[in-house]
Amino acid sequence: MTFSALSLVRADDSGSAAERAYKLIRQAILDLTFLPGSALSETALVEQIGVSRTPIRQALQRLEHEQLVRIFPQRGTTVAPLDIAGFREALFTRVALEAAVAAEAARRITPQQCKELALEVQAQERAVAQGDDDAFFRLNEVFHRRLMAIAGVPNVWSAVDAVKVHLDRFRAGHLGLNERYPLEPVVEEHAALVETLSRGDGSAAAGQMRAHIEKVAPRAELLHAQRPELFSWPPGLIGPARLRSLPNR
Amino acid sequence: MTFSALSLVRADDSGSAAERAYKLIRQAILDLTFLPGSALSETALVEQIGVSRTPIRQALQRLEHEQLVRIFPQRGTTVAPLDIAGFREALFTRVALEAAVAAEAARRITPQQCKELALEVQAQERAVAQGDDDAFFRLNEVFHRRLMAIAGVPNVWSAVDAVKVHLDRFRAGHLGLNERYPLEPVVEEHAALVETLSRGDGSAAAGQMRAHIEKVAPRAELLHAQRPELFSWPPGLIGPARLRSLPNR
DNA sequence: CGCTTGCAACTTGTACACAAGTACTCTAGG
DNA sequence: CCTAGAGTACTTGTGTACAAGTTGCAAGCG
Repeated sequence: MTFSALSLVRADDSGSAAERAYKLIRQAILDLTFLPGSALSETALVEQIGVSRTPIRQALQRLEHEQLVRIFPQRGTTVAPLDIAGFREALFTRVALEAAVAAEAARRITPQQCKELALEVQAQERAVAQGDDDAFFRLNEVFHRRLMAIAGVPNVWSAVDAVKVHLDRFRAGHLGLNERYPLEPVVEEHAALVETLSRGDGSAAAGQMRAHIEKVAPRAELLHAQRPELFSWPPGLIGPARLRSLPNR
Repeated sequence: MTFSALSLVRADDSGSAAERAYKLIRQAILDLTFLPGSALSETALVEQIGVSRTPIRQALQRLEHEQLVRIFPQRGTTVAPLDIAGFREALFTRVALEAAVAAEAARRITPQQCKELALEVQAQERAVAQGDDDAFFRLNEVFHRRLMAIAGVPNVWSAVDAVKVHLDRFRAGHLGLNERYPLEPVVEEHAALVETLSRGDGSAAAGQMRAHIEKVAPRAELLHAQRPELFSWPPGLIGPARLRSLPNR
């Protein structure tokens, strides 16, 4: 084929070829264009993305580092299956970091910053009211990053981001499968958190943040019950063996 | 030159060429063979390590991802200077994660695991008594990883490991500069922590872990006072500019 | 019919040549 | 003497050929 679902995603030619390839492959894995457990051929990606093997390989190695793909030397590369244990550990990590951030933010926050946070929450309300989920997810990320900036540790976000993908994979799996995840309570929790922060109550803020983030916990078992095939290697494949004839399940 | 300080480190030919290059360059940065702020030439590394540019570039990109080097396209690559803000954020991250691990470990630990931890602490005592600092640091790492396994989140270590390097850089800087860092209190704190864990007191264990890890905080200011040149770009270099004539300071 | 063995077709790993872009230097002109 | 400009020597980014290794199949043998 001359073009694929990949090239339809976006003709984004910003940044280096390696960066483009990374974003495209990553997005394709998250939205299940590339199914967990399926084989990724470098030469096929070369044709689909339209760059040579060098940037493709750079992208795959970044993705392996964040455990989205597994590379078996001289054998092949596969999309990592969904993993409940990995989900649990990613959740633990994010909860620990963001709870600590909330506690520190409560100690440092200024009245001016409180007002700004309240405005952000209002923007979230509007996005949810309009049903613009993508906009909300962007605002949600901005909100959590802002708290880290207030706490004086803005780069802690990179640590959260490194594990967040293993939570988002389960959100992506929900899309189009069952009912929409209700976002109104999320915004309410944000509003309550801002109120707690304005009182400077660090331990309460940490507790609220913990509960807020842990609400996604049931996702893992839910998706595992609905789509168990995403959680294991394809039938006939034992561990890393037999990578050759795995087109896309 | 035909061989360099790099090749003297170790003639380790295990793993792929890229893996070797990564470990060698990383070690050279940590032990200040490559000084912060100095330029890293890919072609020079090719000669020093004895592999081609491809694995060298893979290694440099991994190192850039963990913020040990900075790559300026079409300009050059430098060793990242030491950074007090980065140290603070790495410390915040590690404290948050390990305190949460300690709390969870206190809830889950079994008497059998308590005994095993006590044995590990005894091994640490012996290493310190013999003045074998390297052995102690290895045992220290094993100890902290064991706590994560007990807490049921063994892979959280990888998140800690990602930031730990920015704490270790300050330890490396101490070597050979001033008096030895006293390790006896560290072992005592481990022993006290095991005792608290055996009582199942989660919040106390978290507090002890927090204080235990935060003891390294003064390192940053100490080293900054002693070796300020490691914390900034070399004189005449403003930001990324002028990467050409920077042999090794 | 079952097993072994060799080949063929794939995989990723490495080396190298070239492209694109930046910084320093030397020279010519004011 | 100072300044502007072109050239040269470097840098990293990319494409591509080849090397090393694994898998699956099929042919040949017992």
